[in-house]
Amino acid sequence: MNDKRDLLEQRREKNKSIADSGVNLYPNNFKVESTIDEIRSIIEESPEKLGEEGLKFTIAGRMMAVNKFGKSSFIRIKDGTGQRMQAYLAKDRVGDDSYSLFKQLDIGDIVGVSGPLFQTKTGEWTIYADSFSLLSKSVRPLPEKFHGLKDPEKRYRRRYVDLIMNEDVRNIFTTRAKIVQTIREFLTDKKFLEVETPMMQPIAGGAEATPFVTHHNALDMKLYLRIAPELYLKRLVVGGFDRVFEINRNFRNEGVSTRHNPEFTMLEFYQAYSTYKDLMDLTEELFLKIANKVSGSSEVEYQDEKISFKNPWKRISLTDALCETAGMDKSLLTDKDGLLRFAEEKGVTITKKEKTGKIITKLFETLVEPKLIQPTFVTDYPVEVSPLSRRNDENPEFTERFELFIGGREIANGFSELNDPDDQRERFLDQVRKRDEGDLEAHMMDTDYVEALEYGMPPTAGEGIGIDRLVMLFTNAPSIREVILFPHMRPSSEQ
RNA sequence: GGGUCAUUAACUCAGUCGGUAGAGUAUCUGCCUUUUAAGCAGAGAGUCGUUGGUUCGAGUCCAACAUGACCCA
Repeated sequence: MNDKRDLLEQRREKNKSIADSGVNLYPNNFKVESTIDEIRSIIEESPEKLGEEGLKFTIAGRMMAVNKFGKSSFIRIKDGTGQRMQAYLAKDRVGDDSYSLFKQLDIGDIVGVSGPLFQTKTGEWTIYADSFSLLSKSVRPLPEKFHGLKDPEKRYRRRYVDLIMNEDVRNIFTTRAKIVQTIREFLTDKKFLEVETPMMQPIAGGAEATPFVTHHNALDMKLYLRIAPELYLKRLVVGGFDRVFEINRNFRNEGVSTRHNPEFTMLEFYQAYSTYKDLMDLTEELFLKIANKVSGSSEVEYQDEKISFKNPWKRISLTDALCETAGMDKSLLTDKDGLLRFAEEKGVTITKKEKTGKIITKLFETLVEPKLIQPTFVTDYPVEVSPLSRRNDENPEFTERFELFIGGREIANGFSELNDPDDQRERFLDQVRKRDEGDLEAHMMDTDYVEALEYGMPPTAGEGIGIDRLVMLFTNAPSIREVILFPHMRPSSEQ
């Protein structure tokens, strides 16, 4: 640790002596005229305009590498486009002052360069600097140029260094932005209205999860960070917005793992006069569009599996999936004791008081889910695990609901919405009973929501898509932490 | 919650049977006007995650704790 201080101190002293010689370490009067990206396109499209007598460019960025040769040097600059460009500084061209300033600078400093382009012996296009300026002096050294920053803990805690050093990390987040943008365009084109609903809610509804609790001082009231926007979005459908969507954060007070971050981004959208089947069609269309935008094809490589988004995808009921994939006998579906025996055989732990619907769902999650690699809609979930879904008219113990699985993970969840206020009230009461029995994840009663339904909600279908998991899929990221810029970490012991 | 592994210089990593801490990069001092992880010569840099224990002696063995990674529930 002494050494760390020494290195920093060394650098600080040097910076001070540069400043003392009259150099502004942090000037803000430099005008950037080109991005490296733009220069690359010109190199590609019209190299005849380049050369020592050709076009001149002014760029700025971070010095990522320096090769000094006494009176001349090569530097590599990385700019905001993420691209790198080499520049050649010769003492007799940039002038003695600039060059002696340059000699005192460090890798990691932000600099500006202007001049024409020439090609080096190996053919690399390089800016032949007419002038060179320091734009921002660094104090801390960057990690080593070849190995970069690898330690996951340091990468997440100092994501900015991670982004400077690791190109693929940068790419994950530009891809993430592209995915979200594609979704926005897709839904907006289909006449969905983007809305924002409360992140702080007096009743944390719309999902089974433990919420974060906070307190509003002036109103002296308990508030929850939302676990889902669902009940608010449906209030908007009642209010006459037939198609709404929201892309925003949800918060769940649960463990952290490669699949869970306490805050995560969710897309939810609602479409009136539609059913869950319409949304399955829409989801297929959306994902295919994203795949084409991101990977330029309908296929994507995820953790050694090739995933194809070509439509249509497999659709199978939950019970059929369980029988087909886990080899369960159909007769067990109505035989609770048989189910319990089957669960025990397969090593799935179930508490005896669980209802059959819940047991079936648990069996499915353990035995079938991880095997659903190609996009698969699993439909018809038991009513006990779907308190906001419309019942199936033919089989009222099951709901008009689907979950989408890709790569062994749940990616989306959608259903025809329950719009019968009396049934909804009963379902809430059932959930409240579970809460009273100690199930902290059971839904809370939301009488205002039931009241909203009493004004009449059109037949509607709604869906939620986990954006982080979606991005993992399209960026081949094994952990959710790789697709969240600042994932939640415990406080480090150093601080 | 349980298990396994990791934590050594700013970064990436070695460190044998327990015997006074190593390399490359980065830094500093020289030399060098076409390098591509530039080169050559030299120098400095460490409370070995933390706290205890065993031992004549601990980076190394033991325990607890902290943080992270992976697997399991």
